[in-house]
Amino acid sequence: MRIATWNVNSLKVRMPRVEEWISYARPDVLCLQETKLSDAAFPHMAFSSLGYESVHHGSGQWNGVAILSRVGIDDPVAGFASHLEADPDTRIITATCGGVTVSSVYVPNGRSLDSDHYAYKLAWLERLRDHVDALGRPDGEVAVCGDFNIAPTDADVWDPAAFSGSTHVSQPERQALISLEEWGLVDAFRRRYPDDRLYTYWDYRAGDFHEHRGMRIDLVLMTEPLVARMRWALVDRNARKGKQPSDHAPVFVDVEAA
DNA sequence: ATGGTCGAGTATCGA
Repeated sequence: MRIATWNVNSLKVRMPRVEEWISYARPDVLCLQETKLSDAAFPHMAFSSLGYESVHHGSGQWNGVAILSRVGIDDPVAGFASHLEADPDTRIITATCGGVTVSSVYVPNGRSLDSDHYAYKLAWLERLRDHVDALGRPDGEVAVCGDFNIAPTDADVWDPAAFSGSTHVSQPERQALISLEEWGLVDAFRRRYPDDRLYTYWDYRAGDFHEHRGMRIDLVLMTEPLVARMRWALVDRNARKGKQPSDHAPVFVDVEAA
């Protein structure tokens, strides 16, 4: 099973690139973030014609998350698990696809360490930790995929000194990721490539992509039973090139059938 | 580090 995640930065603009990518990468499950669409505008039919069922949680203009699957989509839940405080944004959706419980997440950016948006980010991550409790068990098949807006370690940014005092690298944000790992989720891509400097996001400005000034903030977190069956993982940098790319590249992890 | 770029929407703001 190929499980992928991609922050598309407006699905309206990105649809041709997304359709192209689906056609050659053929993910079984694809988590999308920043669709920037209302639910009414989401192109379910176009994805259906490619063989995918889809669920979407969006309010238009900002945020918006989706899951596409060609191995079934059961029990969709928009937002956090129902016993948790509701989120005013549309940043998380969950469904069961081919026996795997999958959440597509768009973690708040945080803007700056002294911002209310940073406090909101940390609170959101605490709720994500509680949400994971409701998803299943560490010995089950759970994957949380998306744009975490956190670089797990200094190896995940092009120049750690350039990010000193910024969001994405702060200790509280990284601790929130560690809390998810302590629950039983594994950063699958890092497991596969322990020492490589590979990024998933590059700012549009200043030629950052071509200068390799990137960050690895798009993650596939999965439980040990899944990561034990991982056979391949990739950041598709080709999808960051060419005409009207997203500023994020898609990431996928291949897991052998149980 | 800032912002040289995008995408929202149509003046700026957010990332």
